Amino acid sequence: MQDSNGITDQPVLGPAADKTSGSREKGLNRVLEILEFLHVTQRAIGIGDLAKGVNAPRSTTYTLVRSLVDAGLLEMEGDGNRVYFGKKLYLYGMDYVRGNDLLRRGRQEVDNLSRETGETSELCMLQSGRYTIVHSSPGTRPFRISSATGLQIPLPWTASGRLLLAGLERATIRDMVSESDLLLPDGRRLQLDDFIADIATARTTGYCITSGLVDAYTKCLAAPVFSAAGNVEATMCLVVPIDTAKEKTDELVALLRERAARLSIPG
Amino acid sequence: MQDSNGITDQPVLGPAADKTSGSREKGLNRVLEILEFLHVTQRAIGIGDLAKGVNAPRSTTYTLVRSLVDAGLLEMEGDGNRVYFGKKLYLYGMDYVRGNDLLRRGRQEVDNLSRETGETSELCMLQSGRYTIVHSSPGTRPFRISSATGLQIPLPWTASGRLLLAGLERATIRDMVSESDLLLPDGRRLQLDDFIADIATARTTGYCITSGLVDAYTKCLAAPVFSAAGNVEATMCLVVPIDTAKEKTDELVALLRERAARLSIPG
DNA sequence: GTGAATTGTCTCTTACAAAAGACACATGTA
DNA sequence: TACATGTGTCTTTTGTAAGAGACAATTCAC
Repeated sequence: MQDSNGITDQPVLGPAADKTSGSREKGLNRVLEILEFLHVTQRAIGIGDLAKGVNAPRSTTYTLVRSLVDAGLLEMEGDGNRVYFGKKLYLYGMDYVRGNDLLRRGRQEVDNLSRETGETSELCMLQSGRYTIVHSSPGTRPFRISSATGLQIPLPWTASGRLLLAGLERATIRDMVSESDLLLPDGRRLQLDDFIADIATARTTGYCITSGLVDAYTKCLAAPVFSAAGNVEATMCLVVPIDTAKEKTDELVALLRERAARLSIPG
Repeated sequence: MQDSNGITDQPVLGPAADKTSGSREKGLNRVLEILEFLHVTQRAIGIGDLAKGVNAPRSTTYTLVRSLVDAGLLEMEGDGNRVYFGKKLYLYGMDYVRGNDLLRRGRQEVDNLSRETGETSELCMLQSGRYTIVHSSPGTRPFRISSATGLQIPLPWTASGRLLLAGLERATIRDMVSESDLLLPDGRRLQLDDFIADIATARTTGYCITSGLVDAYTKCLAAPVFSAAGNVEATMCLVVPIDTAKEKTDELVALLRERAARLSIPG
């Protein structure tokens, strides 16, 4: 489309696989990349580094950041040359929560569940085709089971992923899962067909348990939350030590399913 | 000085710039206006109405909204022609909370305070020069005292406003307060000098009480939260019926000041 | 000290995004 | 039946925003 002469001026930086580098980008896209970059770094960052990070021209980055800071979407950190998310994003986020019954009630249920059971509990959803931990409440165990809100993990690595994709077309699922997603952290490679079979199974049983997938020490129990239309809108899950006894696990799954079902009831 | 806030009430900058005239706007600015518009409407809205609301061309609005929906900053509501804030904004908002000790602990303290006292409690901050209720927890009174998170109110109308501006230059304060801000809801007009005097008083007394300013039925008690550098970073406040007895008020103010002071201690 | 690297601001050019407008297809309503 | 009103997707045009680069003012490394 745009390259009539093939070779234009390729900036010689970016040895990393950043395909978004090209010639001219829309300002809005740059901003979206900036926000996403801040989301993954999880801390304030200098504007210069930010420009490098999103592979954008420095001058452009400065003007965009200034706009965003003026608008309150970003804030300058202390000394004044590092930026991070701003209050306005927090306010917009609260607006989202207010307008979203499921999320509001789900957060509550998750907090209750982890308090009652002492285990780490999470509310998970699809976020533009990716598995996302929307809210998590740590358990009371001395070993902190890691799981941060907003963390994104490949769908095949999780019990929730198997529930969230219930009822989707094979082609849709295939498009949502990359090759690297199928490569589990322990080195095994999952077959797409096996994953799809798992999804079908999870759908009929109404819950899903995975052992040692994300890491070798935990087991993940998940139950679906349905929308009024009958789609899987979210999942609630518990993360427990992998050696948890079967009776205990069954008990927790029953509780989990009850709470997830309660969430499914609108109102 | 401050600009780029082309929403409802125009700050009296000058008669020259008529930005409502349909000149070509930067896409990013349009997006910022869209977000702000959604924030004030507080519910999903059709794209056509959105275009009207921010005074942008329809075609432009469609493309921008599509970008934002693809990015997850906005989401299509139910039937698919209304949009509102999306999950990504919620995640970014949580990132902000995580990176902000004061906000995280402040929310907690406010919740505690309203539970203990039964009164509506709020955490307030400056947000790009404007007074903002960052978090609020309703009291147990039958009459619901109105105060929504994210609400923005003119600084001179509030007790918190008098604390938040402590230590600022006269000129700075003047620039942050418009003529219409000085016109109180009950019709009285506050003099800028009186307001500045109030600020100085509040600074020395270490708290502030206003009666019947925002509405005729409530009294607002506020105490400052200091940053490590000694600036007023936020305020905590309680909203109580205007006829609350003096002893009760004094008691609440003491409690409020104690909690605000606790918040001021980093860690 | 000296030189390299980073930061923030500025100017100028042109590639391209915002805007205008036409279109097809729904609705509703006289 | 015509007649308005709203919606979503095109294409075309042109005003301007993204980007390159130069600059001074810093910081850092030695």
